[in-house]
Amino acid sequence: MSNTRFNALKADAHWQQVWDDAKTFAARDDSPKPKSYVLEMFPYPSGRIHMGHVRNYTMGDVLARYRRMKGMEVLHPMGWDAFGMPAENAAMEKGVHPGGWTRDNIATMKAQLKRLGFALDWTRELATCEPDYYGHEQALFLKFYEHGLVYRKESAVNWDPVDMTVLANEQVIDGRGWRSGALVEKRKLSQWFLKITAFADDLLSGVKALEHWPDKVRLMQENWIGKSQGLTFRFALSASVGGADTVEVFTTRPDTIFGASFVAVAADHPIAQAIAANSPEAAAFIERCKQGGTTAAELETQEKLGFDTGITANHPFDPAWQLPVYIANFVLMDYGVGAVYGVPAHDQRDFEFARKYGLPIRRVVSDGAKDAPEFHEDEAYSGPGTVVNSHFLDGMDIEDAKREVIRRAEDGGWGEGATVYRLRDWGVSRQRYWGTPIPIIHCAACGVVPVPADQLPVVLPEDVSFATPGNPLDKHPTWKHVACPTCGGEALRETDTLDTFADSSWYFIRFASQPKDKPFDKAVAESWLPVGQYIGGVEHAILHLLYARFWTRALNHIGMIDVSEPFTGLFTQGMVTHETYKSADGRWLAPDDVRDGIEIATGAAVTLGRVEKMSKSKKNTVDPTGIVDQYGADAVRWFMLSDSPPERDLPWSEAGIEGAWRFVQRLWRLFEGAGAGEGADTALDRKLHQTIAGVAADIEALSFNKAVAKIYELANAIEKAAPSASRDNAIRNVMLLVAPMVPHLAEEAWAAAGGTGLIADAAWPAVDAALLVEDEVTIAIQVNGKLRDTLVLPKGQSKEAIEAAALASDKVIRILEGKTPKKVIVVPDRLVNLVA
RNA sequence: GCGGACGUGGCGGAAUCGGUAGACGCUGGAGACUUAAAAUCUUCUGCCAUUGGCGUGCGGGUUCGAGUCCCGCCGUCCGCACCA
Repeated sequence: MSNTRFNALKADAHWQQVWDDAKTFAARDDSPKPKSYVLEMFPYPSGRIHMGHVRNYTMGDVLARYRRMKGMEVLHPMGWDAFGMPAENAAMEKGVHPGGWTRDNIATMKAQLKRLGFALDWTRELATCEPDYYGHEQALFLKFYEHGLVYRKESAVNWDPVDMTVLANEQVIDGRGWRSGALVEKRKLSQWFLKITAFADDLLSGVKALEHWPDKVRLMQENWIGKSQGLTFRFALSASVGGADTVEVFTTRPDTIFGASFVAVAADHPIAQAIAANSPEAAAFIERCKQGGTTAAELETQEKLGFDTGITANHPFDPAWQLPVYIANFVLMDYGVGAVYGVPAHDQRDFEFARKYGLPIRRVVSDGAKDAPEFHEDEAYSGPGTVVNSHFLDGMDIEDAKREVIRRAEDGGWGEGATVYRLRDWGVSRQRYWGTPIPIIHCAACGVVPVPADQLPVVLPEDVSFATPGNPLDKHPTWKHVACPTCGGEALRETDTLDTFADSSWYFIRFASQPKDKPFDKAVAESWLPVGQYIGGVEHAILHLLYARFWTRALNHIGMIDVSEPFTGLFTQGMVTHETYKSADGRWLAPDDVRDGIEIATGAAVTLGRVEKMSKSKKNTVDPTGIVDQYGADAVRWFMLSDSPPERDLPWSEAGIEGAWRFVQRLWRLFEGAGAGEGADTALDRKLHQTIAGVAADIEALSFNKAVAKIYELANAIEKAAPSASRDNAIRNVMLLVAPMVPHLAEEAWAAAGGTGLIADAAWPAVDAALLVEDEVTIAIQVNGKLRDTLVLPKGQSKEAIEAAALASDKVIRILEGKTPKKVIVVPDRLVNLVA
């Protein structure tokens, strides 16, 4: 071979064409090989891919290619999460059609992804905005409806006044819309809900068992589901309010029932509403509660406020004991039953409330030191202890007391043990055009009528106008007018569309099996699922993953698939970050505008800001396509895998990509340097086999940065080694080791070296276990725990021999000054510690 | 406030079981090659210093031995948030 430079642009295009033509990465359903499903979260077609996509898909690609080399049939598909608001925003701002905008973006981004040489099965590409996807989703929605997992209710919803749509609770962050950032209002609308709460307990126990998920994500899911166990019971009221003689409350601390000082209901509780109907003061108070801010800072400082209704509640264990009933601003209607009883000594909010309104504060749990009923501490005590001042509960541990109170409530028929979840049912109705139409028809005579299966898909009309705010489907002249499938009379289509999280809740099943006539084939889908390794951003740790887990369970529940957890392995990768730059007058500057700390346009010095996630607002983005054109796909891929552990942030740098490019060239020179060497080099053989085993383990653990470091070490060792047959063999094996990471270079080298077929189809090199073990070891010699010398000895020496060798060391002799060590610790093949 | 993660050279990081801290890369220095530059190659690069000493956020502890284990702080980041 001659000494040439690796022409990345030429090689990239050539091998991408070869893989495409041969359909190298098309997954075969009928393959006899063990199957493996590797999936990265599919992108929203926003316009162009960004570095985050490149990092995400490179990681999955390395794993997919590695598993193919290990002899597995790998499903590694790609598609488009193509419905959503940005398309409508583009329509409104630029006057383009959401469909055209989306499909153009898909074409652009697909070309960008192809340019990176990902081992994707493009034959299974799907876009959620096409009827051949969302039509099947409509069919699934109707199946859920048939099985009672979908219901409609009039409910107060979170209305985003900017996006003019309803948001799920999960999409409201600190009282603001998750996309628009606008303050969310409450509105009453008829909405479709999916019964995710029916699976709350199952989703919770399931997540605990997902051992290949990050602990962090498991915990986030657990907290989101938020299971609490306690007691619901009814207080008898001194007067009937709105037809009710009792008020129901929920507590997780029934053990503190004798410490109760008051009862409090939420501002929108029916009792509060009934009182407000006759009391302007109460109505004014409720209005005031609603105005309270919901941001973190505001909640932190907000005063506990109450309105004394004048009504009292009877303590269940003492008919003579009357507790005042308040309307309180800190009680939430949508958690538990919207009413509580307050125990000021043992709950901080109740404590603050009691102080403000001069209510009794009575100790009923002893922390071991104090047990008098008088409570003079500065904050509530909510820790463990023994129940005191509580009649029949006295002396019990709080856990026993909880059980005792629940038992007595159930026996007395005035309460029952209860489990309450923070999780709410999933409201899926959106007043939006660019989404999956909800396949329902409303008939004045027949009511709610599902669209018959033979009329699916309900296709979105193309001719819509975005001239005025609101849902274009609602304003379309003809689309919603339809004959009732049951009675044939005039009826109206549902004009709401599904939350786009529905689209991403089952796409991984459709990837596995995509028949024309149904959402998926059960047997084929089951042959691929669950996804063994799912990779994506931590921003989807709660919503998307929870909804997909629910959707899969729902399908399981109705017998459509025998899988309940869709993703057995999950990995959340870090972000790609970049330095930020600000000009002297405070403008953000793009990396291209800056050279050597100087703004190119003005010649003025720039301020170096923090390293942050690439974002348009900070102008610190680097477009992948330009970089790929400059350095080739392999250099970009190699940089994405180098240095930073994949779960942490990766700081993009010019120096970093150049280093990666240099290594790609260095590998090429290394590959060219293979010759007709003769003889064995056992040390190099060992290094090679250790590297093969180490890189394999690292890739399996997704520790790409470690795999990269090991490959550097091996390359260093080969370059230093004298020519030998071992060296030539090592070089050939390096091609295989780097093939998942820099596949174009590997194919080029493989072909030049006369390799058989494609390296993409080659087998991962076998490891000779005998060569993993060194025959010599370096032993550390410590005196009093400090390193003083090292010795190279044959592996497996006896303790006595190692000790003797250590004591013979010149340095040791000098430090010991003739004294005999009091104690000698020998760790075979590792170290000797002489304690003087 | 609650929960969690993290803290190692100028930088990204490695150290898988408590056993040689700083692998590997980046940056930087010196040299070779070149008319010159780039590329490439060689070599050095934790800190202080003269033998030697000090070093994994800080302070303690356990141990022959601690980046790793325990206790107490400090800092950074993330999630949730009046959840009864």
